[in-house]
Amino acid sequence: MQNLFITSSGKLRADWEKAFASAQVYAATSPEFLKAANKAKTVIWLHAETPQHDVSGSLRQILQAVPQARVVVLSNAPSQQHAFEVMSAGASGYCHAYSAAAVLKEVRSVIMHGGLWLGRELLQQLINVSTTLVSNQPDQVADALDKLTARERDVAIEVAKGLSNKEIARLLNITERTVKAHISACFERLKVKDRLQLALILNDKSSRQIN
Amino acid sequence: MQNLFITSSGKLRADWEKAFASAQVYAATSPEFLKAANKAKTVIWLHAETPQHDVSGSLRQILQAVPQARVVVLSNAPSQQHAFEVMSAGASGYCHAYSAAAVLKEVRSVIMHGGLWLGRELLQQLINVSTTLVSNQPDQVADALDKLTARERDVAIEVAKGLSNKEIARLLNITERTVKAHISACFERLKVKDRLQLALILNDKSSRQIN
DNA sequence: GAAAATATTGTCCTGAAGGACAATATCGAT
DNA sequence: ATCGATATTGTCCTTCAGGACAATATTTTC
Repeated sequence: MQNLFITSSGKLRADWEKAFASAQVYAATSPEFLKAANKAKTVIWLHAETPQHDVSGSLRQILQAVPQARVVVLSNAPSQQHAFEVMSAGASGYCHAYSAAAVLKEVRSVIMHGGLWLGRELLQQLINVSTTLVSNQPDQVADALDKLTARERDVAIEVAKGLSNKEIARLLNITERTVKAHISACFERLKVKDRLQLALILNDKSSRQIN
Repeated sequence: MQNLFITSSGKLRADWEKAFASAQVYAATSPEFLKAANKAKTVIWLHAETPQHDVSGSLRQILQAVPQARVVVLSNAPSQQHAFEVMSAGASGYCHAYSAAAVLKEVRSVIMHGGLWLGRELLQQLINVSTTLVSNQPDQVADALDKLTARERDVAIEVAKGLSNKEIARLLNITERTVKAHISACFERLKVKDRLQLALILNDKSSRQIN
C-alpha cells in the first residue's frame, strides 16, 4: 500500500510525511506522479488548495490515467457543494486538509475496504437534505394528493404547474366554473387559502428555504 | 469500550460473539440492557429484523435513556429510505446485518471517532440524488435571484412563500403599491407572467415533476 | 456632474380568483 | 331504493392581482 500526496503546501507536506511513513509528496500531476500511482492499493491525496483550483479536472485526469486508484480530496475550506462535485467526479473521499493524522488513517482504512468517506458534518447535512427530499417529502405530496378526489387531483396538478383556471378548463374540457369548484374543494380539503399555497405544497417547498 | 447487541436471531448472536470479544447480546431493550448501556464509549448494535419492526421507535427510546450512546442499525434488507429514517432518528450508522466482522470493526472505529457510517452503495446513491438536488438546482434558483435587485429579491422571496401583496407590504414596511411595482419588475426580469410562476421557479419545480 | 438604475408611492382600470348562495346528474354503498 | 359522495355548471358579488399611464427621491455608474 502506498500513499501519494499532491500539494504545493510545505506545511502539509511535513504533516503527511510524519503521519504516513510511505508518503510520497508531489507538487502536481506530473508524468512521474502518474507512473508512481500506477500500482495496486494506491491512495492519492489530492489537495484542493484554493477554490479556484480545478480539483475535479485533476481528479478526472488522474482517474483516467490510473482508474484503479482511490483518490481522496483534501480541502482547505470544505463545503457541501464542493464535496458533491468531487465525489461525483469519482473521488473516494473528501475531508479537511488539516485533518489529524488519525483521521486520515481512518479515511484510508475505510476507502481501502471499498468505502467512501465524507466527514460527519457533511454526511449529516447530506442526510438532512435527503431525508426531506427523498423520504418525507414525496410522502407529503402523496398524502396531499390522496386527500383529493380523482378529478380534484387532475385540477390541482394543473394548478401546481401554474396554469390559470381558463387554461385548465380548456385542457380538461370542462367549464371554468367547474374548475373553480374543484379548486375550492381542494382548498377546503388541504386547508389552504389560495392556489399559490396549493401549488407550493404540491411542489414540495416546505423543507428548503430561500434566502 | 463495550459493544451491546440487540437481536433475537441466534445466528447473528453467534457471529457477533465471535467478532467482538466484549459483545453482550440482548433480545430487546430491557431495563437491564439500558443499565448496561449507560456507560461511556458504548456502541449499541440494533438489529432491524423485519421491515415491520419499529427500529426508529426503539432507537429513540434508547437515545432518550442513554443519550451519549452511539447506535448502529443493522438491517437485513438495507434501503435508502430506511437508512435516512434511522439516521434522522439519531443513529450513528446503518449497515447490512450480515456484514463481515472486519466491516463492523471499521464501522465501530469510525463512529467512535465521532463519524457517521453509511455503506458505500447508500452513500453513492445519496450523492447521486443530492448532486442534482443540492448543487445544480439551487444554482438555477440563485441565477434567478441574481437577476433581481436587492429589493426585488426581498419581495420575490416572500411571494415564493405564498404571501399576498398586503402581507408583504406589512412585512417590509412599504406600500402595497410598492410591492406591486417590485413584483411587476420581477415578472419582466424573469420572464414570467404571474406570481405563481415566480413562486414556482424560486421553489425549484423544474426537476421534480408532479403526476 | 450627468445619466442610468433603483426605490418608493399614486390613481385608474381590467380581468382573474374565490366565496356565497345555488341546481342537476351519476355512481357506489347500504 | 335511498343516501352520500362526486362531477358538473349557473349567477352574483367582492377582493386581489396586475397593467397603464404616471411622479419623485436616492444611489450607482460613467
